[in-house]
Amino acid sequence: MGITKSESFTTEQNDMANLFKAIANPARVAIIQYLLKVDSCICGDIVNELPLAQPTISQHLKELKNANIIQGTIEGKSICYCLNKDVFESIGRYFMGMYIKLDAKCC
Amino acid sequence: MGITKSESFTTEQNDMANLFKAIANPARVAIIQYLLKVDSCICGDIVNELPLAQPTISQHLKELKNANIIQGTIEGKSICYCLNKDVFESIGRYFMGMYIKLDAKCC
DNA sequence: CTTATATATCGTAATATTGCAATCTATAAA
DNA sequence: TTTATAGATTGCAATATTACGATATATAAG
Repeated sequence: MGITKSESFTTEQNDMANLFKAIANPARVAIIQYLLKVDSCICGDIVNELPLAQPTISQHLKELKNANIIQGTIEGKSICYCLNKDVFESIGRYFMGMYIKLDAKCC
Repeated sequence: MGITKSESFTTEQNDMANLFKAIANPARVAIIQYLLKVDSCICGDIVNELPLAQPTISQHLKELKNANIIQGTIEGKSICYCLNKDVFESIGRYFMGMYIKLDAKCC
């Protein structure tokens, strides 16, 4: 993104931003939706499903894994990927908490 | 972000990605947190609160407004900003829905 | 050991994001 | 009308993201 002044913000604020950054891409949204549908699959399945090359998918999976959104388990010569249930609960609660805290009326 | 192949994905997938993109920045997370704390404020308050210049804050507010995350109301010569309660409920429900749909066990 | 299969990594070109100085616009006050 | 105040817009430099070909790594099969 260019010169983001990360050092000017708290660790929590940067962590939140990085977590959302992992979801803020249509290819990664598509991967998440696909994993939600099939429960688990190998990298090659996603390469066949999405219109992106294998190295691109692999890179997206890496970013999702770094953000702890998915996890991968080695199974023979392929890797089985699936969504990490806990993260979705955390994010969901975070937003529902904000919703509850907010007043209905505004300026 | 570079050559994102937006046209290869559905409108829904692109919309989701764009919504998260609006939150995927520490300055915008900080603005949201500040608005959550003070309920509503004018642009100048945020400029005083965060270590960023006025044009930068103004641009971030614009992006949050485009994503429908905040709304601004003209009040005399200043503009009163506040969070849009509905969006947070939508996002919250989206993630809680995924959480509920997911199996506890994984690969 | 050799070959095939599955995925990760490297290097790089194209493009998007971020931040800010300078400037413009609009409203309020004098 | 002039001046001050609050924000938005413009233009640009610095940096981050995205995609992919080429290549590397690792495991399974033969």
